[in-house]
Amino acid sequence: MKIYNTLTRKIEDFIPREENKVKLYTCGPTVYHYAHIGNIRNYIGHDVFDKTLRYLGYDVTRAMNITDVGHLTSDSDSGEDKMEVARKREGKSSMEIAKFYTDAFFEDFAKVNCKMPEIVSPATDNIDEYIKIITKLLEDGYAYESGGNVYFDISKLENYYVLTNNQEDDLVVGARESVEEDNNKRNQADFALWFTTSKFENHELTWDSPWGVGYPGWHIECTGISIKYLGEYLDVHGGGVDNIFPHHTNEIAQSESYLGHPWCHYWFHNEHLLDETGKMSKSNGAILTVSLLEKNGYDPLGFRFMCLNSHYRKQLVFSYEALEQAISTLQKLKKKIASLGTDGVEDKNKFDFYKNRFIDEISNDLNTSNALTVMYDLLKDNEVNDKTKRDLIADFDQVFSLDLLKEEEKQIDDELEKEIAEKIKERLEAKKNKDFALADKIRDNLLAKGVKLVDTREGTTYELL
RNA sequence: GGGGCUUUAGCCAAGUGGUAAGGCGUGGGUCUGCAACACCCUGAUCACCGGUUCAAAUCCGGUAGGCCCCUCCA
Repeated sequence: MKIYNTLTRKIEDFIPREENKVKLYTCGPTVYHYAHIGNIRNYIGHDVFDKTLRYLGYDVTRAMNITDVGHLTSDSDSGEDKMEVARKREGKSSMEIAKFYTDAFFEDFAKVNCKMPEIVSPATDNIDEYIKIITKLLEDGYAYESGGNVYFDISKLENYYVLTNNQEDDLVVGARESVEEDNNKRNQADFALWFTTSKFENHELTWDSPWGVGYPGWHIECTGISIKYLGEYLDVHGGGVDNIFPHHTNEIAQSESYLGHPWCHYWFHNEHLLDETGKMSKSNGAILTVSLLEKNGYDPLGFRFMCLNSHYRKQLVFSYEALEQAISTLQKLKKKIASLGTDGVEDKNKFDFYKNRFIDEISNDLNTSNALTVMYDLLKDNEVNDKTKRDLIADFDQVFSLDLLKEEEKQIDDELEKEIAEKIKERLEAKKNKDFALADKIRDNLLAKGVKLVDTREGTTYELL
């Protein structure tokens, strides 16, 4: 398995610390609003990685956090508190909002066939862990108290900027409009581990701590959850590219200072899904979710297919044209697969040949696009029998997760079925009599009911739309 | 201002030194009462300029465009 490692900016051989065992951590969603399809793309990328590792025989343990505190409260463009806005908007408490959007997230997550990580933990469940870590960081001199808050002191590190080529002097405070300088810090790039005071006055969720009543900083939660559930060594940590700095940079700083040894070997980052205007954003107008797409008649798995057709490290511009194309492609593909016979004996040589090709592509930094091409080549190969094709596609779909072999289970009651059968008979009769107007009328009437007639050489069949 | 990524046919997209995969769409054809389905055929010299090389979409330099990050956004 080869994978791109942000830490070295190279594609490397993937070698887990413990033979055959992989500890994988994914930065989860912030649940103050719906997860848009750009967020979901990131989880599809992680899902493919996770499943590829399992496909290749690794024993994977994966953990993901749910950020329900720490940066729930932040600036919005108008300077108003997002959490407050959400609370006003919906008349709910922070926890209610967190729960609502957590549920909504996993609903969409499941719709694109993403597999649940073994461990999913909300940030608010692990406060003790953060306190333990922060306490030790203070003891060891990596952190300091100032103005009521606890900060990490980046000057204690030899190389804080391991994930980027940034230099401290080059960073611009307030590069983004909403960011203000925090005068409690010793160094510009220091970051908060624990807040008791902040510019966000009305924080609803607080806990007692050695430093006063307050709440954890954003970065500490991933470190805490990761160490608590996956141990002191992590093989892969992933997230969106926007997390590289400062979030993941800070995680490395605090985790390795706390642990006293290197922490995570591979850093996996997904590129963004863009729209015509650039980066998709939760604050940028309407939020396009997977559920919304589905509601408008777009197959969520078509979206997954669209993502797989591209590469996780490349930006992808979302457009309905591209989505429709992907959906159409997927439909054709499924139809072709459904037409494969089930009889016969698996051809071991052919099976191995295509499986190896598939493995070559997918384990080459997750080249899903080429992996899909292997499947197209397989379908076109006349030397391979249907049984073998089916077996291979079932095998590949462990990673693709596009329900390629799942037969459409459209509900149809006996009455409708009988009616359709009669209409088909009537139409056949009309066609025999060259009464094409009647034949077409019957076809149109059924179509209006969502039943599409298809004439084949073997006779007329129907599809439910 | 600093850092990183990116630019391949109408669209999605692979490709990392040796004469441009694949898919969608379009157009043409077979089939068909018609339509749909299915099947067959159909397209680009790789943003631009210069360099290295026997050979470059692939390496180097420059120009232009796009995107991301620089304290809480996947």
